[in-house]
Amino acid sequence: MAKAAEAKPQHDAPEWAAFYDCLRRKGLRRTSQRDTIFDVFMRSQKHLSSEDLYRRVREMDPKVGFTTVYRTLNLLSECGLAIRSQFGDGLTRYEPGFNTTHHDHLICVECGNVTEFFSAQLEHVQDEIVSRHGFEMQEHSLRIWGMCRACRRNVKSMKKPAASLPHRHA
Amino acid sequence: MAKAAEAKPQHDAPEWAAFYDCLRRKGLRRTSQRDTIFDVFMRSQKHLSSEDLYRRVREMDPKVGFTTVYRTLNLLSECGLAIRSQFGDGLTRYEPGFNTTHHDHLICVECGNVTEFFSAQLEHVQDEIVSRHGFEMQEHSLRIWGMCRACRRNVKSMKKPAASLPHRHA
DNA sequence: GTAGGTGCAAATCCTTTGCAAGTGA
DNA sequence: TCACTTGCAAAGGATTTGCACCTAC
Repeated sequence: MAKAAEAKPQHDAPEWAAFYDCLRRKGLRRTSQRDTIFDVFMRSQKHLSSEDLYRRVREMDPKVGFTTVYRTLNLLSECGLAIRSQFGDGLTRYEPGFNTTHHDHLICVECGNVTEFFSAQLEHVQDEIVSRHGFEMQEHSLRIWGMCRACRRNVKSMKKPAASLPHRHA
Repeated sequence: MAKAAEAKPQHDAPEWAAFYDCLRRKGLRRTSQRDTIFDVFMRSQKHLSSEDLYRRVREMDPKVGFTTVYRTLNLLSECGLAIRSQFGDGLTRYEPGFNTTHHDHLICVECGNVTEFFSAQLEHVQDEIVSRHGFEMQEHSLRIWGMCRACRRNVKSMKKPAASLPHRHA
């Protein structure tokens, strides 16, 4: 029903090919909802919650239900086209996972901003740790909470003591 | 009511002093429930969920409610006497935090075992990353999922493909 | 036509809170 | 005494599922 998908001619872009491959491999169908959700997701800023994405999708097509957004995010996660993260606020967040490389996250407890970083040295140290333990690594995640540069300045000038989130889950 | 606390003479051990300090600082009272919960918690294996701890506490004193266990774990977290972790199965896990140093976790996706490790080199790399971004680090957590040595052997000999948890949250 | 997809509503699961009755200082 | 505690029950909040209707193939 929704013409959003048909109205967009960029469906031969590589991420769309990967998406359709994912559907094909799983024997699933192409639908206008899935197209819309994927389109909005790939264009969005990173680290959206399923609710965030749902709201954005509804702007494109108000008939799409939350369940479909939720199930599509699971589907994309399974295909590696979405990457799940949890930053301790109780929400699962997603970022597009096409042609992205592994990275970790700096999370500001003051403003909530998430900064990505990658360190080859860090990866190397991890590899060493893993092999020392006879482990076969499948996935890893380093999260660093603290206060970002901007917030440190603000807090200092406002003479306000640093906020501490009451219930962060490391 | 429960005499468990009175029956145990080791309450002058340093972790108990820290616990009572924590209560005093917060203007809270010493109760038999809190004593029992703290006692069981400090004696337990690491990485218990609140439900796990609740079950163990009930073996000592069946009248203690889940709410009290839950609230006591929050209290201990605030005092640094319990450390929260999440390993991706949706449960918050706790480990005693008295006289412990920071460490990170290797999580086996096959058997669920959690191995702790510490790497000074890793910490050093993190410090560098943080200062490069002008961040003030408050907390950090590295989790590595994979298959432990024992499970790798098992899987190989059973010719069973490696299991992958359906919904891990990195 | 039919297997798969959708979206509403409802269930689940863990976590958190309201409140009346109990208890430590 | 009296504020703090407790534990039941119930609420919250994110996630997941059942099911009747819809739709791509």
